[in-house]
Amino acid sequence: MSKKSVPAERIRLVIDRPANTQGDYVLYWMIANRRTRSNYSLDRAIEWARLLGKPLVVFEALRAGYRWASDRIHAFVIEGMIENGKAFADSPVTWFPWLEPRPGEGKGLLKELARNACAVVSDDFPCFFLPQMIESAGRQLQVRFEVVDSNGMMPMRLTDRVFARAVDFRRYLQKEIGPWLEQRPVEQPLKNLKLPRLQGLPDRIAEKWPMTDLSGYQRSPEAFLATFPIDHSVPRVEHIRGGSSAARKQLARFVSDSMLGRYHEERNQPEQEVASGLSPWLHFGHLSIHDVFESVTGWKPWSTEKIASKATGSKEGWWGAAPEVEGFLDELITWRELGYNMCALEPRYDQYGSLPEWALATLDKHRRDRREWLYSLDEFTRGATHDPLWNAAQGQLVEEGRIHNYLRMLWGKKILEWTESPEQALEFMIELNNRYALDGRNPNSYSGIFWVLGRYDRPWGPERPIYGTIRYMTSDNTARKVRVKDYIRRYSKGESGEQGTLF
DNA sequence: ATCGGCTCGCGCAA
DNA sequence: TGCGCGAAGCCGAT
Repeated sequence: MSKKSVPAERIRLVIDRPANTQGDYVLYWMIANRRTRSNYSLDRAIEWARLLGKPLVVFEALRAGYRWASDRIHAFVIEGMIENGKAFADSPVTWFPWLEPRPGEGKGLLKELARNACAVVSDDFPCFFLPQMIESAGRQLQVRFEVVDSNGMMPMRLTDRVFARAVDFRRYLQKEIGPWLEQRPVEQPLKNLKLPRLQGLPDRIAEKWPMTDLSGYQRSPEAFLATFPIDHSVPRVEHIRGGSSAARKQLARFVSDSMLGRYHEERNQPEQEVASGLSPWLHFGHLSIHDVFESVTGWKPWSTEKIASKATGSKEGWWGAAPEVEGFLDELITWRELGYNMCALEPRYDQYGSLPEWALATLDKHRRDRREWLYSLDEFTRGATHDPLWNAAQGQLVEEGRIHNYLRMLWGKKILEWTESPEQALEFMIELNNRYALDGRNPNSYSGIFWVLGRYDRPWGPERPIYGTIRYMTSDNTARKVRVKDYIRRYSKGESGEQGTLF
């Protein structure tokens, strides 16, 4: 093989068999890294196709029956698919887009595709229903089946250790990440790609599962989405478009004096638009972490030689980059990959019981404390609490599919305070976040939600009702610390009776 | 405005 | 074995 191969540490063998040289094609089942550039899974599939001298088929599907399927999620994924289709059209790769019309109709499709395949490659994503889907495919297919980790700068399964604190993970990264910064997936693997072309998919597949024509979406997104049995009450976010080019546009916007240059100082200010906003595209794999890393470290002159040699776990002076860059890299690498570490290695990552012992104990001790306010899931959903700042945060979530990082913490802390039990708080946070957030159903969402309940944190006195020694936050203090007046005004279209009179 | 205390557990120096 | 210190806080004292 001419190109540098995909690191073995990123490849997990689900079905260990030799490739079937009698197959008609190599199959890449694209489920998480939904992009045609800087994608180790695609590189791996191309490696196999080259080695075997076979065509490559990319099967990019979206199911209908999974939990929280909505116009919002469908639109974002479809917009990415349309772009992928254009990229593959100029290549010898056969791209097979498929949107499941009704839950269950896709049953058997992958198996049929795999019957003619030499080998199947897919994406190793550690969260939501994807791990179970891979496991299930592993029981059904009868062909070599590999999943590839293209999530982070570090392979997420390189260690067995689950890290309970960011500082420990940071220290681990400081020791181990060096070599992984020197390699990347192929930036444009389709460029000048030479592979045999497939004349067509087998008839039995084309007849039962015809490729989805996505042009209907381009003519009328709403009408197109209306044909799917998904949650139409969660509308698409029109100003955040799915797909790699929108992602790269946002990345270019962010890596600038006016955003990254102010990131360090103002990232906690909800009214200042200095956060990267990249998480939706990172979540759906429309954007590669390697592209982000290179853009950000290229903002000011920097090279890997500047990295400190001593692994102290400290945030300061690790990368040897500008403070703005250091601050962002700690989010992008330490915190992002910490979440992937948890999901990949802790099967109970979404279960209440996976919280640290001290947090479980203190929350349990206070579970019978009197609650001054209690709201139903419906009241939370509508942003109908007594607290205008909370309602605004919820309003932003429903309207834009995101909450400002800083207010997201307050949002969660108050849900803990205003529900009947910490388990119910967890359930409501997961429900609201996964339903409305474009970057929900992602390891980082679970980090944020579980942080509210003590994960990655430490006890803070004094012991209070409900919270115990879980870190406590109040809306009043938040409003004192950061400017929120315009934020509240901007997102208070909800139903709370108070906000109109307060501001 | 700034400071310490609240409280736990991990890595590392000793 | 002890020490320092940690994603973002809060509160009361100065």
